[in-house]
Amino acid sequence: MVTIKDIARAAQVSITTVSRALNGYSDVNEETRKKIVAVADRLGYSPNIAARSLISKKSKTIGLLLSNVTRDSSKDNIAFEVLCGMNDRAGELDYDLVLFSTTPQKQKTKSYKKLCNERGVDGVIIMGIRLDDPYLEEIVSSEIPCVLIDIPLKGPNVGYVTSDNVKGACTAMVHLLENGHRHIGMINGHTQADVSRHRLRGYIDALASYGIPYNESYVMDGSFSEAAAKEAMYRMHSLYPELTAVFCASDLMALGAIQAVKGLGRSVPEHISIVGFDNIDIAAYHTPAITTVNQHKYETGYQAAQLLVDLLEGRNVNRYIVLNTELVKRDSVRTIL
Amino acid sequence: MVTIKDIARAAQVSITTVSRALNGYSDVNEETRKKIVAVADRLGYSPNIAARSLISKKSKTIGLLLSNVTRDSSKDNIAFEVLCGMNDRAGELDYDLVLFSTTPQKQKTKSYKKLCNERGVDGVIIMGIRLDDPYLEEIVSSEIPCVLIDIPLKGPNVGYVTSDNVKGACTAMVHLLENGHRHIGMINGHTQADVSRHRLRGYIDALASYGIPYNESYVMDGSFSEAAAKEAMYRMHSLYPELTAVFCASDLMALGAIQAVKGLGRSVPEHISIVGFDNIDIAAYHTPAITTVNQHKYETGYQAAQLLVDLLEGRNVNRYIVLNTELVKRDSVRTIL
DNA sequence: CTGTTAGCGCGTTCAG
DNA sequence: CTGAACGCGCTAACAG
Repeated sequence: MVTIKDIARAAQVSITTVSRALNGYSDVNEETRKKIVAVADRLGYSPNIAARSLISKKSKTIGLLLSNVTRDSSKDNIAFEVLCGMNDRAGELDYDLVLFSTTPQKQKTKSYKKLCNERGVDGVIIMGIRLDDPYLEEIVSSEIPCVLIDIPLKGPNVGYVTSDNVKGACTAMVHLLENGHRHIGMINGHTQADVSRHRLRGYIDALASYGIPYNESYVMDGSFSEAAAKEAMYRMHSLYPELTAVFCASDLMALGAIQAVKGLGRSVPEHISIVGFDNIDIAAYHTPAITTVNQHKYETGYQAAQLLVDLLEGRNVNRYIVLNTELVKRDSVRTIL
Repeated sequence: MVTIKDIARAAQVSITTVSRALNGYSDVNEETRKKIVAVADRLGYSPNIAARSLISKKSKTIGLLLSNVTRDSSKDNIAFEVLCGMNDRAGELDYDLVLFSTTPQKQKTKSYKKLCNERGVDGVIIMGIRLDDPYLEEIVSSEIPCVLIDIPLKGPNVGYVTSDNVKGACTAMVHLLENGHRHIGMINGHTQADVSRHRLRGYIDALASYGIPYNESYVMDGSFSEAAAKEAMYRMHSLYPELTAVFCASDLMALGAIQAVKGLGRSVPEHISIVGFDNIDIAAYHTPAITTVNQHKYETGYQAAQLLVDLLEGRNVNRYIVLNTELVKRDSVRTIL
């Protein structure tokens, strides 16, 4: 490994001068700078970030706390698209990303805050963590700059990126209502996700705007999983045969629901109309193609990275970003009289 | 930030003693150790990895050099599944992952080797990089331990994880041949990927085993992209109407090929049979469901992480891992007489 | 068993 | 414009 000391020796100057020359300080002779840069290049020097961050307290590194980066989370590649957006923007801004191995159930012996401190990340982006996570509160209220995706917590140094889930859900519901559906069920995600609450609100609001009373038992838990949603759909169909449509709070759950409908010998959308949420890739290729609410996943990650860096570099920006969603009409909804 | 110095002061011992106590050295009194650990806990101490790695030259960090972690790579979530596998295993082994923002075309001013040196990663996993990448050779022949996924290069400290692409392609072809197809085209990925070469070999081998001469013009370039494959299929169909089946070197390209067939007013598998490769999630949900060669993506990542850590920790293991593939029969192939 | 000393690679006063 | 000296947080000899 070649250090500035090596360069200093080779260029016949002091270590300090090398440091200043390489960091673009103005108070160094243009001649010496050129010589130093040349030597550095020749020797293939690259600065040691560990040493640098030891002093500067900055590492140009963003920590990532994600769930859904484990086995069986591939279909739901939302996390991946968001990650792509973060990766792109972070790269442009010259930051690297470190993925914390947020071990699932395994004894999480270390708090998120400790994780960040140890690694010396400048800030952290958090996504997919449940609201009841034991370490969430701690890091959010710490001094570490955080950007939360779909998690509504306040803190001294936090930013927030989300989608307009209420409106999105509402639009999806209005679409069903406009198509004549009056008995509409909902399969929601678990309650420890903020989006579940918002999407439920959209469901309720849309119903209200059509003067339809909200029937709590029409809403079942699908826990954001295909299997759980499938089961919920089975129960829903036998308990409430009057339902002609079901709004699912994720496409993965829509997939499960459709399987249940098929399992019952019925079909979508002939017997039951289904609307999903997220617009995952499978939704478009599925038969029937699933009508869903598109979420800008890549953009979410991109904005989150941007916002975090803004926070890090002390820019005074809006810390609350809400992205649009839009209805994507496809073939899983039919019009009834 | 609380350091060992703080602990030393609070516990009335020297800094060294704190260091030894916390790092589990045997030569420290059980009494003092307990006291120190207690103080450390109370103060919420966590070690500064930057400082530690400055001395130990180890950072418990694995670098990741991936392509396909940018916009428009979501359908092809192979990278994501592999990433999940790496993340899981790395987590279990107590390593963190850092994603290098391997800026796409943008002026890659920094070589991969420099990237690794600066960040002080212990080793690096490389995937999706083209064989003609300018910096690939450099890092592979450096002292930095590397694990290459689907890249066949030798180096002093490299491991290699791949799938049996020849066999996989061969199995796919034999399936077509067994179903009576005799005029079979191939849409291959770009030549700067090792898997393309292997899959082509499988194609040729299978043909040979049935005594069918290899016709070079039956193989077209789809560059691993949906759009390029679509175009290739159009050309293929008009130039060689005798083809009854096409083997695509990726599912994404199979998707493109199918679109072209549809665009021609024909259908799969009635007019043309298609077999893909990879077994991406969409393949199962697509109509017709795509017959393909399954690749163990998660396992690939898992094994790559394991292998790299083995290399890092000096274990003498097999550095060459080849994972099985298997044919997944679905609905995109028909039997002809 | 414990403390003292030195130094990892770098940036930053403060004198020249 | 340049250099000597110091210290970031930590580990590793080397004494005692």
